[in-house]
Amino acid sequence: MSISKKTSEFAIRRLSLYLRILEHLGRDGERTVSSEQLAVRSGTTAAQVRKDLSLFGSFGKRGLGYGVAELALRIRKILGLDRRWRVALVGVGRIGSALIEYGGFRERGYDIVAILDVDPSKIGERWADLTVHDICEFEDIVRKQGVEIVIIAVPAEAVPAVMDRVTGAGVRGILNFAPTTLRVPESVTVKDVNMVIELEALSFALSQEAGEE
Amino acid sequence: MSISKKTSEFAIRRLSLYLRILEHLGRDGERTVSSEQLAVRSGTTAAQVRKDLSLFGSFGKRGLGYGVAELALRIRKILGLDRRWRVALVGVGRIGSALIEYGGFRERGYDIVAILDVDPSKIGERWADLTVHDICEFEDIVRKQGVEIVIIAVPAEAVPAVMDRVTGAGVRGILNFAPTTLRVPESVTVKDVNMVIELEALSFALSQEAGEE
DNA sequence: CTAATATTGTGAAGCTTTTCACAAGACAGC
DNA sequence: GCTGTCTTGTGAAAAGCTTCACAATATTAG
Repeated sequence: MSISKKTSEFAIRRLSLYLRILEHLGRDGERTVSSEQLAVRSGTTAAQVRKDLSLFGSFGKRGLGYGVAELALRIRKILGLDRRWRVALVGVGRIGSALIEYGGFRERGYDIVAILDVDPSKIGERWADLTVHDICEFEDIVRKQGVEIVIIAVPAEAVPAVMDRVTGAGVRGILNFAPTTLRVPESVTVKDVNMVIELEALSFALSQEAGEE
Repeated sequence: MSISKKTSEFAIRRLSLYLRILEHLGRDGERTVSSEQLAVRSGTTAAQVRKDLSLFGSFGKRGLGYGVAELALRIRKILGLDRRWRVALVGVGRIGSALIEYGGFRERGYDIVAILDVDPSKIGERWADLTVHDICEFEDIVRKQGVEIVIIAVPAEAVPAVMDRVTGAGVRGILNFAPTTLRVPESVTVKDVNMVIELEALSFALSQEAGEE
């Protein structure tokens, strides 16, 4: 019955891409856009764009295309961006602190409401308008602040300990920057951001080219 | 004739994951590992692991499993990690500077040999043992330093200008942190690291769960 | 009102990736 | 050696994703 039965992860990722393109077109004053234009800008095909969108309904007008503002609104709703999300960040190292200072989260609907670390020397530090809390306070903070998503930005060796707390506290969504595959209960959704994998896929591709003529 | 005809991007990414697991097992003193163990640790299935590895040859012993050290070596070779790669980083903002200070690149075979920016106020700054160069010197630096991979960590609006230089200089591999789909000639390989897409896929998943019972 | 043009929405075909299932081989114990 | 157990490598089946192709429909021009 659920739409997710028919919906692939691939389609969702493309939707996120289309949304960014639509926002850009909107700022440029465009009123409508065709599947072909979206395809060129997102590096896919017009048929793919139409298929992706049709998974969730008919948003276009035949002969005309899609309304930029309307489609952006629809995609935002599909992706759950018609509300704000409360996020806690664990690990105030190099990546963690770069993420705190990166303003893009708030802009896209994600509010970092708490930051935590294990390292005693970091606890109490201030970053932007937040203070680093001891990971021991995690469950408390999740409950009081209504945290829904946790960003994990700790080194690989710290992952198991952090994960116990995170899944124990009932958080359902994790964005993982640690270079480790997290093992979590089925009720928890994890998305990985892993630049090592991307780099290695890149050097594979470059090596291949070099090897063949 | 080329192996890449049979090889999917998916398999390659998993290979990178297996490699990290093998390195970990190696440090723990394990000598052999079965496809089943690799599967559990990487969140896939034993059949998948075997299929992935068999794309490149027969590395295991029936009844015994795979030699940890040997398999790691083979995968490193497949991924082009049996050599070092020379990398230039463009954009010394929040993400860029976090990447420079992150030691993990060197450790995995990627040497950042130059850093560049457009912003005049940043040029001349020192980061670790490198000095920020003017993007105008890009072609020069690529030639003299033998740069093979470029990491793009500039804001979306700076992307077009930077891309012209990068593709013009004959670089064949790009790791893109900018939240934009790059349009490049066929001869250039791009891998994107995009945390906004991951976050939005996450909030989609969380919204779905909430909506159905 | 009719014709020409543009572009969506979608079933069906085609392609890719994953899973299944089992023969082939490797070792340990007897 | 022979038997039992374990685990790989791999065709074939199943599942999933993308592309094709075209009817449906909206608009504009005459």
